[in-house]
Amino acid sequence: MDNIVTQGKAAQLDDIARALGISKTTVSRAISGKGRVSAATRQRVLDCIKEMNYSPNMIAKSFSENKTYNIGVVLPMDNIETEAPFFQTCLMSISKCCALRSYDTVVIGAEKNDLSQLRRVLDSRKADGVIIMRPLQDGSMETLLSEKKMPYVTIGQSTDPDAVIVDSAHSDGCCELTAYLLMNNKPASVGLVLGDMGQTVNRSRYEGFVKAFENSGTPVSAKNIFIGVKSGIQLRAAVEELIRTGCGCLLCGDDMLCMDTVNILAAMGKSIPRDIRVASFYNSMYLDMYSPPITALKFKAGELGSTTASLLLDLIENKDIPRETILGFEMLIRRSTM
Amino acid sequence: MDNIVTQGKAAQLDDIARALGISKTTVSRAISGKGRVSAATRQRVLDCIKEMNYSPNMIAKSFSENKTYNIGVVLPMDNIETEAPFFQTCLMSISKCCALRSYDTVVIGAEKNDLSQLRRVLDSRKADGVIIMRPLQDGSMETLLSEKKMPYVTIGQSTDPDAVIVDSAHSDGCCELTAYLLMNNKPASVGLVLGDMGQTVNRSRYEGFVKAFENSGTPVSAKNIFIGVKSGIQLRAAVEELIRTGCGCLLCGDDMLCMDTVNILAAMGKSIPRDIRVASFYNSMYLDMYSPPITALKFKAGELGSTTASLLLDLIENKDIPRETILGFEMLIRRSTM
DNA sequence: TTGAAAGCGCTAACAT
DNA sequence: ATGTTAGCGCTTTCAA
Repeated sequence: MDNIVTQGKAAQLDDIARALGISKTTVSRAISGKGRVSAATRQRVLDCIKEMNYSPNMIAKSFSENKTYNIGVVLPMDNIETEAPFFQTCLMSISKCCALRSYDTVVIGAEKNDLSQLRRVLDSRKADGVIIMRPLQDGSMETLLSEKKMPYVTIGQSTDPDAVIVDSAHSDGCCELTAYLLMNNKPASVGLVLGDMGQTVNRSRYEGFVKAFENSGTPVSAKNIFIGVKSGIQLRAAVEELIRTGCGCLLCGDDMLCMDTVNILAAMGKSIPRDIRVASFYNSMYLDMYSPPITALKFKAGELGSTTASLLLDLIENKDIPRETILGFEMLIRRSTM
Repeated sequence: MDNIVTQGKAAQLDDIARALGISKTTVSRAISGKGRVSAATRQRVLDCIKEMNYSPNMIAKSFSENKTYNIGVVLPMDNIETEAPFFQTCLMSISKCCALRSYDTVVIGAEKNDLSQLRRVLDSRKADGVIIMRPLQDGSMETLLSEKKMPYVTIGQSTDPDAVIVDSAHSDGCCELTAYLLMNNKPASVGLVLGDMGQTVNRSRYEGFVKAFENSGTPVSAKNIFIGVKSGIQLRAAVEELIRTGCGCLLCGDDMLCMDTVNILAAMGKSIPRDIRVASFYNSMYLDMYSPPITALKFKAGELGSTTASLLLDLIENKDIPRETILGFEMLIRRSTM
């Protein structure tokens, strides 16, 4: 079957049709399974495709169907360091999931409020749908996407009430982790340090923390909670104040804060877990590698990615999908709280 | 200019032509700058495009030119944790650089030896060129790309002697860092721990280490060098042996080994830098956050990405490019070696 | 300097 | 069940 036609350049639909003495249409139908084709013809086509090593020209297909078979993924470019492993794992499972359904994944970088890459992709119509890995707080990405009628799914909460979202159970997770800490410590000694409260994750975590106290029937004391804390001087002040007022167990809002906290405690001559216990939320492996390893809540980056991707593809293909999907978490209890 | 034609759906070449009473061809030429068009016409077209908010349908353009305006980036999916920040920074600057030249960046995941995603992209012809972020040792990616005549550039050394590569000066960097260590320590007390010698980076670093000794006129002792070391028991044995034979300054092959080493030293009751000095190669910010911060060699992920991307685009556009580009490094001297 | 028309490789409506 | 044909929106000969 390696005839003169197929030599040199890639076979195309026409070549298959000619080799089999049938029409392009039939071949197309046999491949897509859309129209009716006799089983025999279908098999002949499939065999021929294999022999001639045919693979469709996706650009032509795209053009004809007015579909790109690409999805865009908006990747935040700030805060890269701590969150990179999370985002990358997520990205990889998105691309894997898309590949399985014959879609490709194009990267859309987003620095701060710079949406130019997103605009470019929308203007050039090079994606059939978009995943927002961390929506901006002003909802500007969603607005842009809605205007262009581009299907999208966000990872994490969105300001757009109609957005399809996939998120981790931040509040429940934090509640459960806090409950564990309350069981093993004097409730009045359990403290919390959180970053920017503009971010929904932090508000959810706060909520979970408070709820765990409520559930346990002990009052939560304002003096044990520091919110809006940035790493550095602010954090040091917070940690010192907490220690001064008898904090014996500290929950940190993210692994960045946690690493700094650990250093601050070391500088103060405090030993973990002997003098103070520490727990955190998990983005990376670095909490594992500390000595002692740090108790943490781990969210499932891979699952988050594949779930989001398949929802978006379903949305693109007009299937019915849930507006909100909440995924679970794992609690990793380690020596820092024992 | 917001006439009946442009309402609802995106303007296309035809609309511009009709609005201006000229032909599609002329409009196309005015945009691309390829044929000759009078300056006046050209300006009219450009103005009209702005007013009508026209942006070309890239799929149609692709189809017609038989070009995708995509480049593929092969992203390793193993060893993700430590290298993620590096790869992600690199990926972001690739995508930024490509966007500036109207190309998009598609992700090609590569787990271990699984090249299926790469094959998919090649078969469907959805990229005009490929960047390999870390070539496999068997050169299989390069083979595949060469067979399909797909232009590519590798980050790091390739087994293919014809490959266009961009790399960091690992050997020189290691040599310089070692030289610094030799100046501030008894040469006989400077040790090295390296990972898998199958990886070219590690061979280059080894080379640089030895060269620094040669340059300083002191012999390098085999007992101070441990190669092919995996984290865990092997590393512990190596570190213990080094300490036993009087090592006072230890250079670690990557930040993973370094973090483990730091923990092992802590468990042995050794204090850094009082009892032993430690330096490493840099992939992440975690070495900065240690107390004490660790002296390290930092490679320029962003620059590596943008350089590679613009080389690949030049290659695609048939410009002449150097076969090998070596980028520099930064030495970050911190308290761990003071 | 400009225009008319062919063609890129598929899909799908319509005809048989 | 299969074939014919028109189009998708650009670029690019070729002609004027």
